[in-house]
Parts: sequence; structure tokens; C-alpha cells
Amino acid sequence: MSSAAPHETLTRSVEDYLKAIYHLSGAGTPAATSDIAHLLDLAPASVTGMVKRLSEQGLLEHVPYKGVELTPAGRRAALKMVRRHRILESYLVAFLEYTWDTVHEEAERLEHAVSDALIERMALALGNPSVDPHGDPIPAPDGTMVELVYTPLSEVPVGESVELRRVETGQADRLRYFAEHGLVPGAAVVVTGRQPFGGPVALRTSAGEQLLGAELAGLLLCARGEVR
Amino acid sequence: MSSAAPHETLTRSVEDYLKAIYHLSGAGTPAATSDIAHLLDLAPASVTGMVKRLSEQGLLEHVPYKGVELTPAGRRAALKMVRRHRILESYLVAFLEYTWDTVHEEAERLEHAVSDALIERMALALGNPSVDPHGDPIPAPDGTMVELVYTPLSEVPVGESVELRRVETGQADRLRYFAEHGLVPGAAVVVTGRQPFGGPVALRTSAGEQLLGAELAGLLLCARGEVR
DNA sequence: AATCAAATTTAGGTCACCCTAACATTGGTG
DNA sequence: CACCAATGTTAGGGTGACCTAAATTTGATT
Repeated sequence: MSSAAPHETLTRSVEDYLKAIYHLSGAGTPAATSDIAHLLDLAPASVTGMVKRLSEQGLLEHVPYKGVELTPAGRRAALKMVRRHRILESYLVAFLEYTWDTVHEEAERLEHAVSDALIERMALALGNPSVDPHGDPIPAPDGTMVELVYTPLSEVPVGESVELRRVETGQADRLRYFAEHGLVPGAAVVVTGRQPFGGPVALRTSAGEQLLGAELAGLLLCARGEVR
Repeated sequence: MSSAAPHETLTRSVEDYLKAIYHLSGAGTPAATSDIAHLLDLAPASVTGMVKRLSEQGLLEHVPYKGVELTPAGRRAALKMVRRHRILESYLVAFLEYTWDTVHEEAERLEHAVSDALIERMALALGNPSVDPHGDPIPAPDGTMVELVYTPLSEVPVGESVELRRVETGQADRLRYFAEHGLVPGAAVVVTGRQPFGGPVALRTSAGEQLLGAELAGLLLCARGEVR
């Protein structure tokens, strides 16, 4: 048999765990108990317990003391939540006056309550977008997702022109700062200088010249080469 | 002191109980345990337990073996849920291709997840409507609600012209039937005949002539006199 | 006025999910 | 290579919300 029972509806908590593990475990790197606990604001012991139950349900693979990874079933469920979240964010920004720094919280709650049908109607109203307002890719209904490889602005060579494609943070204060300085997906950016050893990056956008700390620059993912 | 702690967030269950009790207890008539249980699809014993806790919290007034009524705090919370539900239904119908027979379920889940801010944005996008697609009045953000008194179509005298204002059922099959026969809020209806002893009502709308059983006719609330 | 069925409440149990405190494992360091 | 801090797990509780089964109360009816 393939895995657990096919269509038990998942609880809110389980959905959150799966999403967290999805975000924390990249390619072969399992998610750590403490990282999951930190992300979900829970005690590590609680995570261990839940992880055990979800392993038994076939949603994830747990090697004690090593970490957790999603099974195919778990990944499918997680991607569904990611799709919901990103469609919701897109919809709220496009139609209900949300800004990209305020939308996360609302989507975080709604993603557990919406039906598949509603998500698809929102997606349709948006023209089936492939990325959300932060530039994060939106999984298709079937769970496939095209994730392009971008270069952090902190690593773009001086003198190069790039297009900002994705902003990799959920922190509202940073997002607000970026938006105020014209650093949103689609923006054209020229790197005009950089200080060594993790120093600031100097850049020019249509909004003018500015300096950006290395940490922030690392959050801005850019398309190089011929802007396709 | 007035009542319980001011702003403990209510759980989904509690919100459902308050809404149920709101709908079941009209003017001085308390809601019965078994009716609440039936509406929420729970065992009566479970209702007794929850009702006890909510009484202690000051959200409702419970006279054992007699029934339950909302306190002002409870009514405020219930009306907030009613507003959410009806704004959501209105929004989904207006902007996301829902029909009035399919929208209830979706709103039922979303009403627990949306923020006040989102509801107000939806209300704004709708032009702050005072009734939902079924003609049910929408409470204002401050909890006030104007409930007009209408006449059931089953009691409109033969020969009279009325305007259909409100359809009082949540059952999808009936709603679909009504919609197919042009019986939606705003429709002009002429009562052309009626059989005695709970017999059917004959009526004419822009969609033509039709017969309607007394039960269904009782669900259609109409404005008589000069259509204001 | 005694009885009885329906409605309600109490008693005792389960499940999901969280917690703290105590114990176990792991993988560097001195 | 033995030790230790960090990390993870087990043990034991607690809460919210539900259940079934066994009282209890009510009020309508003989």
C-alpha cells in the first residue's frame, strides 16, 4: 500500500506543521525539531510528539535525533497550503487593498478555511498568476511548481543591470522599507558599487541612488543576463 | 463589574454556539438545549457542558432545564458573526461567481478566519450593503441591525402586488428552485389565487405564472403597500 | 396525584494538541 | 577520549471540546 488513509481532512495544526517542514527542509536536508518549534512558536517537545503522529500517518519521515522530511503525500499537502497562501496573498493585494507587508497574517488564517473551489476562483480572477506579490512562485493545482534560480542582489557584480524578481522575507518592516525604496518585483536595478567583507551595496533604481546593507541585499533575488 | 474578561478571543466552537443561540432565541424565548444540539449537530450533553462554561464567562444566561439566552456581550459577539457571514456571502456572490445556494457553506468556514479589517474592506467593495443575497439584513459594525417586518407570501391577499424582499431558508435545493423561478429579492410578484387550508399559492412574476406550495410560500417575505 | 416520555443534566471517558521537567543522544572540544 | 552544551525525546499534565450512558427534571396525561 502507498501510505496512510487517503482523505482524512487535516487539522489546522497539521497543515501548519506540514507547511513549516516544507519551508525548512530543502533537498535532502531534513528539518530540525527546534527549527520547526521556533517557526511555529511551540515547545520542541510538542513538535516531537506531533512529528511522531504524522510519521505514523505517512505524511512525513522522521529519523529520531536527525530530522524530518516530507513524504510525497506530505509534500502534496504542504504544496496545497503554499498555493492557498500565495493565491490568497495575491488576491488580497490585487482586489482588497492589502499591501505586501500586511497580507501575510490574513492569508495565514484564511488558508485553513478556504475551499479548493474558492482558491481556484480567486486564481481565475487573478489570471492564474505564477508568482505572488513577493515574487514567490505559486504551485499549480496539481502540485507542480516552477522555481527559478535567481541571484541575490548581494552577489550581483558591480556595474551589472538586473531585474528584481523576488523578495525573500515575510517581515513587515523590511517589506515596507523595500516598497518605499522602489525595491519590488519587476524593478530594474543597477549595482553601482559594493564594500568588501559584507559591506553595503550601492545601487540605482528608477527611484534614485541608494545604499543597502548586505543582509537586506541578500533578500533581494534578481534575474541576470538577458532579461527574458 | 459588567461581565467577563473583555477581549478573550473566542474559539470557533464558541462562535458557532453564540450564532446558533442567536438564531434560535427570539425576543424573550430562550433557545432549547436540544435545538442548539440539532442545529450544530452535537449531542445534547455536549451543549449543556458548553452552555455552562459560556454562562460562567458572561456570554449567556442559562436557566437549567429552561433554556439559554444571550447576554448583551453574547449578543454583540453573535451579531459580529452574523455580519461576517452575510458580508462574506454578499462578497462571494458579487465578486467570485458564487450563487446563493452554494455560498453558505463557504461563508460558514470563512467567518471564523477573517479579520475585522478584511470584512470592512469587503463591505466597502460592496458599497456597504444593508442586506445579503437572501435579503437578510446585515448588522452594522457597531452591532445595530435594522430588521424590517415583511409579510410571508403565503399570507398576501389574493390580487395584491408585492415585492419579494427576503428568502428565509438556507437549504440549497429550495434556493435553487426559487432562483430558477425568478423568486429572488427584488422580484415583483402578483398573487393570483390561493387554495384554502394550506393549499398552494398561484402567482405571476415576470417569469410567468406558477403554483407554489404553502410551505415554500411561507419562506418568501414580501413588502406590501406602497413599495418604498 | 401518580406516572411516564421527552428533555436535560451529570458522570466518566476519549482525542488532539499543547506544556514543563526530566532524561537521552549527539557531535564537537580540551 | 571523556566530557559538555546543544539538541532532541520521553514522561506526566492540562485544556477544550466532544461522546455515551446513567441520572434527573419537567410537564402533560391519565
